[in-house]
Amino acid sequence: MSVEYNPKEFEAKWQERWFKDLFYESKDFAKGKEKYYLLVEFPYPSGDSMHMGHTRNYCMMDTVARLRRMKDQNVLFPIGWDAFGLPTENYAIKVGRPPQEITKENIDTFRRQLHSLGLSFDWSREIDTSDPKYYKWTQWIFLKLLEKGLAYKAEQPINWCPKCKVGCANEEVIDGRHERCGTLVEKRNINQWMLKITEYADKLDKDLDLTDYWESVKTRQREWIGKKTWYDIEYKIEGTDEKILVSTTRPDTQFGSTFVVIAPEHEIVEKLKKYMSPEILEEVERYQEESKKKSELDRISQLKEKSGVNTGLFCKNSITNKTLPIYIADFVLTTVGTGMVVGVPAHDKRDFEFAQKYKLPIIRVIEGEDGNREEINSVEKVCEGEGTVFNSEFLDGLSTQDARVKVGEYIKEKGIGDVVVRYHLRDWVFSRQRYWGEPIPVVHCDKCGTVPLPEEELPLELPKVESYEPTDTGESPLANITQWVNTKCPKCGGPAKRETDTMPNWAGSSWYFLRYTDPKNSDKLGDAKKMEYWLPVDHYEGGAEHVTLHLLYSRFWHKFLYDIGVVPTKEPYKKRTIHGNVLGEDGQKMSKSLGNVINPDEIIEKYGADVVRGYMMFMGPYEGDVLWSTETINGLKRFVSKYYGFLLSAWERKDKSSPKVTKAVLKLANKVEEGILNFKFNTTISALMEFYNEFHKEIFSKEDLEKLVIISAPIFPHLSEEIWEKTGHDYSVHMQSWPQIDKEHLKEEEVEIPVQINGKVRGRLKVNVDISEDEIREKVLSEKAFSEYLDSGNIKRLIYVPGRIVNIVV
RNA sequence: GCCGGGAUGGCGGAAUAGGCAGACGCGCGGGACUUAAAAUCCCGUUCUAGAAAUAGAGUGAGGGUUCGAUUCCCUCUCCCGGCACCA
Repeated sequence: MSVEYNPKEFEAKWQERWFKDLFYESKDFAKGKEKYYLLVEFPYPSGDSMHMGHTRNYCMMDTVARLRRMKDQNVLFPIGWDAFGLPTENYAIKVGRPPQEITKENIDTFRRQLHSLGLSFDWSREIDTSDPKYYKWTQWIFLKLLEKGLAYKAEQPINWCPKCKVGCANEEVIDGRHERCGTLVEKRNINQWMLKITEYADKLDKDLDLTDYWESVKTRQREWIGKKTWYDIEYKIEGTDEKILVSTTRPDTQFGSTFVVIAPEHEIVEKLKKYMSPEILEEVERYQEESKKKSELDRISQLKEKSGVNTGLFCKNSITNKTLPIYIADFVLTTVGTGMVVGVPAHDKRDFEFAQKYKLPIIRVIEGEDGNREEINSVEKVCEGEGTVFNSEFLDGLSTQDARVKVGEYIKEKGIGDVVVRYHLRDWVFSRQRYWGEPIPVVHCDKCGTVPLPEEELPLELPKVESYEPTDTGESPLANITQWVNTKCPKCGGPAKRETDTMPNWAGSSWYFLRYTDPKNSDKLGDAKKMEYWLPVDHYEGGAEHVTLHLLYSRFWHKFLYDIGVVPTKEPYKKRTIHGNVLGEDGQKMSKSLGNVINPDEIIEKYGADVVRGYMMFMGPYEGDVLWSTETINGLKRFVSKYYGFLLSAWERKDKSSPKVTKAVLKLANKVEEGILNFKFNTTISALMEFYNEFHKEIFSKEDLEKLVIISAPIFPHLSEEIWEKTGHDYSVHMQSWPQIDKEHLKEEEVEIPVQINGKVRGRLKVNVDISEDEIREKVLSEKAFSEYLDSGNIKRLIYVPGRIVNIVV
């Protein structure tokens, strides 16, 4: 019998029914079930449609959620909208419509699209970061941070477009120019709200040990935090009373130092200017202006030629007593160390390039391999590794590690420096001069200074404005709404002005996983018992682009909330994995300009949700980037149609299964279960195909067929539900339990193993799995097929790997 | 540049506590069905030589460890992502 597979007939029907029944609503405190919190990164509802990337990640994770429910876990699989942000605001400016409206439309589109894939999200917990009921608590967290001294204001450089009179995001600066108007962008210091994430640097580093993140994720977090031991050493500037505090992580190389470099924007440069000759002063100031225009990336890149200015000043290395020239160069950043570094060209590639350009001496003080003390005269020879120190007076003969300790002791003893732990991590710039974000809930009072809004006044809602363009002064559009800005000081009742900066997009996404546990609570960020029950997130699935910043920011907020007793766990996420991206058919990122974008709506319409889901899983490994292929999805369509027809026709001719068939069904269940739980989605689909290829003509029992439908349910939820109903079962297949699998039962008694002679496969033997090495030796030797290869020599060695392979060395 | 990831047939990929390289799918070639096409089904499909049996080569490049390396170690090349105001 052939059965037409027509998903249009039933997919929408089941989606509606599942939604109406709130089928996937997770119950807090479900008795007798283990909880499992599966979190996917919530989407930014931008532009016109969800991406293929969202489609793939959510389809894969939905399969996990469905399987875990069938394995009797109480699964929390929520979704929401990361709704504030720059792209929507820019679009609002362009079309002259309120971002609120645009966002609402985008969310409606995304919701419909997610729905049309049959994803089993718990829609009763949907959240939206731009909803005042949500951002009330984002603002509340900010007030708590302020109260605990973790929010402060500081001068920070921003990208400034002098033509548009607006601060711009890095994203909007292309080749140093503002993408909208093409004007060269400058650095400009403005007073910004900052969050003291550095206070948590050590905890953020150490507590990674409490998690099961993928190792690559942990490494990236650690590298970003960048805990390092620095040695700060005071050098006197010759002919003056000034001192500079240089810093290095390699004090073992001090005797190889030949110059000192200061970052051009360093405040000490202003102090030193009075000692410079007029010609040099002019050059220094020109250089300072130039480097303002460069991006940080350009400054530190080794690809670009080093530049710098000789100040004509000298200092004395207080360890070696040697006189060193002082340069100003922008490959040094104020944010690294003390912003003043010692140049050791023999043992640092960047220092080497700089020394070559300015003809500075190069002195080797660390031996290479086998005591190599050869002169360093090319970049390739620069020796950045560890070794034995020489030509270094009191450090001679020490290992570089020991030498560092010794210098540390020396500078402390002599009172000329200190050993300091520093982090690459910098404090979080929390202000945006933008409209579409959470207003920062403080007022500025002439008498009382900066005053936080009282908690009762939250949420501080974003007022409606006429224009979303920043003001002429570069302040946020909010600054133009005088009736909103002018307010009373909560402390003294006098006139005060509201803060007009808003929060960055990162704010709302730093705690959304907490809100899912209790999304409608209006008295608290979340109920303590509910958070206790659901936290931590068991598995947080997301992209590589969020593994540094977002992950750090949300861990920081979580740790802070833990410290003030709001949340029950030290860490928010137990496990973090990284998915790959969906690229276009041409291997490029999907983008409008390349015309390689595939719209999920169109393919769902054309193939149906189950085919799309199957294809999303089959395209390639979870963690790898995958290429869209219209040809391959046709293959999936072919398979799903065949598979659907097979299940229905097998039901019509059901009878007794052979033991082989029954075993195969259980083996498949086991394979699918392990595949899904270990994110091997592509081979899980292969397993279904292999099963079909081998068994679709067999006779199955009623019980075995029911199992097959149940096994298919997490992967193809619609067609499984349809078949379940068509074969006379009660709603719903998704409420059935996953088959019990006794792994002992799945073992094969006989295996076919390859026989290698000198590493080449020369044949195969069918043997009992428990065969001993002696027995197999006898078997191989008695087999004629192998004798021609064995005649020529004596058997030197026979290796038998039980159940896998025999290798004979002759 | 720094940090993270990656490279396997014509294509997407499979196989790593070191054990048959190329599962599964696409594409392609051949055949069946059809007046014909589409759809469907069957057979073949890493490369080289050979009618075939078979032989040799082969997992980005080079080296090493091992009875045995896609898997482990060293050196290198290229590609993707992140680099703090895109999210």
